[in-house]
Amino acid sequence: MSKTPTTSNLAAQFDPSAVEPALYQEWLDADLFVAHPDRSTRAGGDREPFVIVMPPPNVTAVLHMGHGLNNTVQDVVIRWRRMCGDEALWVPGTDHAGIATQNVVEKQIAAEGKTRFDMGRKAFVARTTDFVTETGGTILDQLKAIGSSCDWTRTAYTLSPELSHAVREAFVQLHERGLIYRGHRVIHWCSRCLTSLSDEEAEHSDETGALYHVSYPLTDGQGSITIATTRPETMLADVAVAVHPDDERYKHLIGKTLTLPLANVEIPIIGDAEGVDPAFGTGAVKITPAHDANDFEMGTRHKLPMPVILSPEGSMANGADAGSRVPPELLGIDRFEARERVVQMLKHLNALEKVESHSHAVRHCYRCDTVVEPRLSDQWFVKMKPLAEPALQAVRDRKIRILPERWEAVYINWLEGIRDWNISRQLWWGHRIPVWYCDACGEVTVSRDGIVACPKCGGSVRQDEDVLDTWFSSWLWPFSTLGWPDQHSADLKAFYPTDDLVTAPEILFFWVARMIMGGFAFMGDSPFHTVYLHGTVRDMKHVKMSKSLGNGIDPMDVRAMFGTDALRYTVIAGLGMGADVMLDPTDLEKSFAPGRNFVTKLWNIGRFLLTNVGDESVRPLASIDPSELRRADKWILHRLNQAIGECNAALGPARPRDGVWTEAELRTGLRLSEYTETARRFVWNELADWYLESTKPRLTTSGADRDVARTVLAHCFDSALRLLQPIVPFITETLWRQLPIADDARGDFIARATWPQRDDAIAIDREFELVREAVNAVRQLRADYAVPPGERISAHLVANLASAGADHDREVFTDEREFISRIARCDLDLNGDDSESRGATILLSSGSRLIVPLGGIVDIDKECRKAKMELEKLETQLTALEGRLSNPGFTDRAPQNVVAAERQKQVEWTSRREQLTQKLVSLCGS
RNA sequence: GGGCGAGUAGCUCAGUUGGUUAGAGCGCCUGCCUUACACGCAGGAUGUCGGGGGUUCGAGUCCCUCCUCGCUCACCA
Repeated sequence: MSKTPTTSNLAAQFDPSAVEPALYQEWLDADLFVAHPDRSTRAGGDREPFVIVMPPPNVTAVLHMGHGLNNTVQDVVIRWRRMCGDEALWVPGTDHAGIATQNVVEKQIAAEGKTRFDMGRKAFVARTTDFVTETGGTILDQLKAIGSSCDWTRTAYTLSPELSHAVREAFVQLHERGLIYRGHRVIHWCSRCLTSLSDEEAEHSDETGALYHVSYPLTDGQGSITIATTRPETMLADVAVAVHPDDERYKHLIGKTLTLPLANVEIPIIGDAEGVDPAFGTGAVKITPAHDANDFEMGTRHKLPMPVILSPEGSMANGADAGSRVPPELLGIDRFEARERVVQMLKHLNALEKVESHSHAVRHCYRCDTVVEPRLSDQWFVKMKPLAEPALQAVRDRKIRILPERWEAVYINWLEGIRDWNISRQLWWGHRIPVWYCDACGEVTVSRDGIVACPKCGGSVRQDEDVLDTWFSSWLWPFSTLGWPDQHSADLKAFYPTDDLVTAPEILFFWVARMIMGGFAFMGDSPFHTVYLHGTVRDMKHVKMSKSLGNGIDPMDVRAMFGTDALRYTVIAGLGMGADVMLDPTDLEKSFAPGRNFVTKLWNIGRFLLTNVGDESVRPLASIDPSELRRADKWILHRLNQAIGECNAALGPARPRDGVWTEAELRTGLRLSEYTETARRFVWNELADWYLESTKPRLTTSGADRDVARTVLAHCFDSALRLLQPIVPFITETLWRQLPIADDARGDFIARATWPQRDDAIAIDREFELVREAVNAVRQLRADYAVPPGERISAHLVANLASAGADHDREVFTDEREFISRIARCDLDLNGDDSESRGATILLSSGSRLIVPLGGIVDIDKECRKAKMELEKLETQLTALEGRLSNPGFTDRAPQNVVAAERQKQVEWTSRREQLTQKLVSLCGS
């Protein structure tokens, strides 16, 4: 890399599209993002590892703002740690996304007039594989386009041979430990996706439906029992009616039978204290074991039959054990249509007593929103209770923290009530379940490598048709991507456990909690110490952005319009801890103005600064003798120090010290918007607005002082760029290269330069604050008196001379610029006292006053009004203050420093009151 | 229905263990094209801190209650 600085490269406008692709390629060529296991302290190296595994986007996904936000957050964190000297690794990858991907391909072939069943399993999987191979790289390319500093040599895919190996290993291990079992029970069934779902995949949503009251006649003709149901069509699968054994209305009927209408089946009345709430509805419950999870429990308790009356597609059918319960006219009818017809039929039988409006939660498929049906079937389950225990303990013991804090309670609540995980899916796209059944002897074999003959009888075997839940591969992600189950994997040793997990709260249960359980189950350790749950990208009406709603923003559009840095800056600056990011999809100009404006400002600061600093190398800051530093120099260096400290405080600490978060550090760090604001404030409001302005005269006058100013400028800007690099990597890299700093240790890329260090030797210098006050006061006078910009404040600025021991000769300035320049150069003592002349008085916090006689433009009335208003306000505040100070409750009980501060304030306010009173007398004689 | 969280300037949010006259960004108003930047500069306005009660010398901050939103869990048929 050439280090000959030249300002000629700096165009008037920063053109991101011209810079970004080339810069990113340079980073890749230099292996900037590639991590080395041997450098990790865990492998004998000298760098702390810092690892983030990317939540893998679906392999078919196209980048949206949610990805943009998620990956920018991760990139900011990983770039920060990389500069801090960690061996930083960000593992990228994609998820095969079982149902989602299968749905996409099924839609494609549906357009060709076919179904997957027409194609057959083998052809369908091949087709999907092709599709994924073709399009799967899209989102990863887009992540590169927005600057993500992932280690692409480690790109993983949940359905790759390596990760498939990990999945089989995990399944077999859990089976060996007795934590995987095959269960015959009621699960959630999506009749559109034709698969079972886990509890988490069947989402609740409140709906207003109807509660139908149906009367079932006693078989002996001695009356009837009325039951209530929201799904009358399922009554065809009823096998009993349960009542509370102590219910006076019904207890005498227990043991008798009812005749189930329509099906004409005789069913018993049973007593069950657990499953029946006598206060709800009619106090009698129909029992449908095959189509209701609760009824299944009761059915099991009472050893009842479990007829199935719904086909996989969700239409009425006489399934297992159903005999001919479903009347012929209902066979093949869709469940919702059948509901209507059953209601009509019951009406005809006079069995429908009444219909009430009823609001209740209905579960929907999280992929296609179809109402899911509870349905009895055989599925594989993971026993979760034993796995949940260490995952709970880790959070309770503060080995893992969840930010923002409120999600910890949600996490704990879910784990405490965790239920077994249905992991089999009746899909074709995914990891085939590694279980083989013997046709001859029925032996069930679970195997890592697959078998061709029954190990028991040698008979022919066939593999389980089902595939595993997508999340069964995701929960292994933090270690499967690092080489597990190969215990000799260098990556696994060097980089597990990882550090931060950055994602959205939606997948806290699907993914995060299960990864933690998986980490303990397979690695014996937590996969990370911090879970950072960021908000959602929403539009101005707070609606979540989505392609289907048409309120989305394409990050690639934003990039084309304003550049990647503007995109990144905007989302990070707007991201409060756990807060949502609001953007207006109809007005990208407005939405991304913060980022665009900042990038432009930074570019202009750089352009001006580099032009004025010139091409000649600057001396290192350390070579400047402190006595050479001016007020402004000391001030900006101190501000820089403060900024570094505040950025560090907002971001860190990066990891818990001894593997456990202390109470003090548990909720600190990763406040990205605060970090961003601090860096922005420093470079814009302090470096550019004040320091840069104050050095203008110095930079145009050659000599030693010019070199001091150049050095301080270059140093501060260099530091500012480093602080900003994680957020806006492209523009900072571009500008940083131009800085004429002669320092071989600086390196070629800011992306791997060192993070700025605080220098506590830098003393606080308050004098420049007084300068700023004076300047502000002059500005205010201009505004108050509407002095035209072309016109200097006509009269004089009076201040006292500085030179120690000198007489307090008064110097009169006729030029405001000269005045400001002199105080900035420390030529003036601001601690003098002068109170005579008429005019505007500038009162500095040091207590000294600057008198600004304003010649003819003083508006006496205006001065009077202002003074009166201020005095009025001061009086009330002073009264309150004095009340406080004369209150023994306050003076005795409040902390001494608070009381002292109040007394100090009283002195200042009193003197200010005195001053105002005098002013009023002299100005308007009252 | 259970649990949790939030209501502070027009908008999005900070406000650290109660302690000076409650802040920032954006937006708004006024004046400026001052040769780095109008995607800019300078100045300015704006809050009964959701309502009500309580504890305290002192409450945006702690307690109670009510109202309104949001998140999350849930087999009331």
